[in-house]
Amino acid sequence: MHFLDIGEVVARSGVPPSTLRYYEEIGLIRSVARHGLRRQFDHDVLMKLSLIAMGKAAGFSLPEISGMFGSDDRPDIPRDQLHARARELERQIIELRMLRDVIRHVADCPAPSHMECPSFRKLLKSATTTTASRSPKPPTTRARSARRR
Amino acid sequence: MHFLDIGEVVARSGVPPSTLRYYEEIGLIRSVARHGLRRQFDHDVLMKLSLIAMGKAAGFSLPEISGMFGSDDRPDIPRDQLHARARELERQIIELRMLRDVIRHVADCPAPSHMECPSFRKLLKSATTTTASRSPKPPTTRARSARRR
DNA sequence: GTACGAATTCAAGCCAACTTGAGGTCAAGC
DNA sequence: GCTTGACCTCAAGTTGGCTTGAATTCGTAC
Repeated sequence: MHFLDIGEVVARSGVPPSTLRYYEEIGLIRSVARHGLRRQFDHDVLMKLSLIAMGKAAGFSLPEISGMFGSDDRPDIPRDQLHARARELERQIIELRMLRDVIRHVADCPAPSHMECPSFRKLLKSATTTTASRSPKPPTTRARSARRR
Repeated sequence: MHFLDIGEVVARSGVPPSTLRYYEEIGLIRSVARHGLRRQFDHDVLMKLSLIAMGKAAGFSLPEISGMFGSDDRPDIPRDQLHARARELERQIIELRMLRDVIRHVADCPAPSHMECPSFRKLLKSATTTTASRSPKPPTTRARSARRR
């Protein structure tokens, strides 16, 4: 009976209790028992929370992540969906690299107005064309959580 | 004649009118004239919208993006701040690459349960630890958010 | 056996970034 | 000079992912 009290899960995972309750409410995780009122979780929940965190970071929505676990609670994701997401991540990476270059350019270019700097325009243009072909479903929370300091 | 009617901006940028108006409302872009009621934009706005799109794709909030432009509408940020951004982007890129690898592994690994696959655990662990090192006790999205989201 | 503190429930609130809808205005074409 | 249709304003609504708050319930320590 090495169940984890919710307080312990909070301490170990850094996920706030309200979030854990919310996740349970939407069926993303589940508690296995109560001690008084207190939820007790199986030890596995920590791993699951890691996967959830990664899924979020990768731009999956909670319902999507939810769908990634089979009834046995183990990861069970359609491969093509995963590959699609990997490609999407690849695209994001490319985009970030471009943005990084643009920003670096802005920092270093001595031209009075960037709009008139040919190499700035060029960077921007190449960025724009790749961005134009971006996926219909923009990841919203992903970069934020990935970016937290 | 150098001005772009909002309809034209919509057509060329793919950004819906409601969004353009919203951006103007929050001071992210501005219209330079009206033709009747219709907003007219300077040609530059297309460039700016590109930058905004990139910034969003990189996970910046609209206020943050807004801060990247000087009052003269030109990018105008202290160089070291820009370099700091670039470094942060670099870090983000590395993280996304890792995520991509984890996802690809999950897609391709034939192990019956990922939880038991050593290389999965390893990937997962390195992913979580690097994430954890940046935010030992993750501040909530809201708590951090004097800034955004 | 009472005080304490951590956890509980449930409903409501919040935030960013937009979108939607109702009702109004305008310039251009016929 | 009327119709058309793209645009306008302003307020309110939407979505996802939580958080907050008030009132309550426990187990544990004293």
